[in-house]
Amino acid sequence: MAERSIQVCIVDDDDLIRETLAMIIGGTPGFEVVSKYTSGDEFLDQGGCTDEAVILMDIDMPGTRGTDCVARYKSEHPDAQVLMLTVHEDIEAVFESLRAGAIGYMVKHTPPARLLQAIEEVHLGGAPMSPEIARKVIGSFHPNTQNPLSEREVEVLRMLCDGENYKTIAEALFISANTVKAHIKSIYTKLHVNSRAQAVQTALKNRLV
Amino acid sequence: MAERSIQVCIVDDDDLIRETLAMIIGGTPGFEVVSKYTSGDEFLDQGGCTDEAVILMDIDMPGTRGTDCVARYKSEHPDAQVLMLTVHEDIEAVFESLRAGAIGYMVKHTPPARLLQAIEEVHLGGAPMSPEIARKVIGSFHPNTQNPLSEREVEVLRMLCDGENYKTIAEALFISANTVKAHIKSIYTKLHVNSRAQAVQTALKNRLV
DNA sequence: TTGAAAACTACCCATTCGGGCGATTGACCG
DNA sequence: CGGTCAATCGCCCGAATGGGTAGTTTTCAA
Repeated sequence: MAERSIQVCIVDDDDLIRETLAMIIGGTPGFEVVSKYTSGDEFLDQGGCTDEAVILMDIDMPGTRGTDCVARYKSEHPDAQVLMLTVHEDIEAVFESLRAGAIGYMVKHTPPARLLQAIEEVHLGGAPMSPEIARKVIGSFHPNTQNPLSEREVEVLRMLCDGENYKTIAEALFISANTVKAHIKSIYTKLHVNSRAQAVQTALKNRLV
Repeated sequence: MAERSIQVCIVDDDDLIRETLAMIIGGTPGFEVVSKYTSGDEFLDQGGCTDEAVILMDIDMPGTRGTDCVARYKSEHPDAQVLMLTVHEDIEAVFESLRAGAIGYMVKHTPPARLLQAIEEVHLGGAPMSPEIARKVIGSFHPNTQNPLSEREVEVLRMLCDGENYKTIAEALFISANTVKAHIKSIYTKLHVNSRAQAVQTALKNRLV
């Protein structure tokens, strides 16, 4: 029984890159370029592509940025499989893309063979990433080693995140509510915040707990 | 100039798997098994290994679990490179390991060639993951599609996360503080929480904002 | 058209929070 | 030995929060 070719859609404003990619992919058995777009806006306006296709999306494009393009398209096509391509490894752009719904992230200087492998990986349910990028993404899970808080403060902050009040925290740590308050004041100072909500946000985003 | 072999340390309680891995890795040019341990406790007690080595750590072991072992070891050796191995793809164990400081995650039924490649990838600064696992990890960045909140409530929640108070939110959204309060009440009900801190935690952990 | 949900507004009230000021003890460091 | 910092505790007070109750209007789907 014949294997179905993997359908690929390319969105890139750079003519040379787009056509080169199309040629490489289209010329490889088992792959098929079903559509090409020269901008994110064109992609969105003209209906994108089938949900089965793997979408190669450039991140630096004039008009709608690749990241926003993914977010907009994903809201209409939740099953779309988007593989981002970029020239530089701006880590913030990576996270933005992932939050928008991209499933993989490759730098553009990736050898063609590896890129084809990545497309196939997406098609088979993986999430290919260039090594440098993967390392950074995984690093975002790691606990912050430069935690300015003392151990006791981390304990308090942990309970703060769970929505406990002075009294409850005090009882759990066998100290007075006034002391809890003192710890919280100290936490606020160190984190440069002045409310529980901000403290929780900072704690979770910077992996302090 | 001669390439230096990649040093590998193996921690696994299963004799067959451990010795098989050691044989495969040790028998491959460019790789060298520098130490083997039969449990996490043994690994920790006997000082582990050099920081240059790639550590293959089984996740299911009697005594100290692989995950805790990583966390404990990492606190002493922040530069340790740990690649987790597991038989089952328990996603929670994956996240626990990553939070503990692991740099990669492979399922045990991975073909030897791919495993060697993964070890090399760790050594070169990557973060190898089995495709199924990578997909789940990346998926954790994606916005929650089953957000029970209305659009307005999401707007309010977003500002709540930033620590804004009733008045500020009201001014930003051009509504009265009483309405903001009503929205927040509704948010609390839907998220089953009753404080800002809990709401922020729920919002960030479930990617509602 | 009827009903449900969302968005909007208002008021009361007890509790909680955040900021400011001050204080003691013990540990650790130079 | 003096200095710094973490951890502990206390008090005052104005502002913010959470819960309860009670409406109107709009919007959208059945």
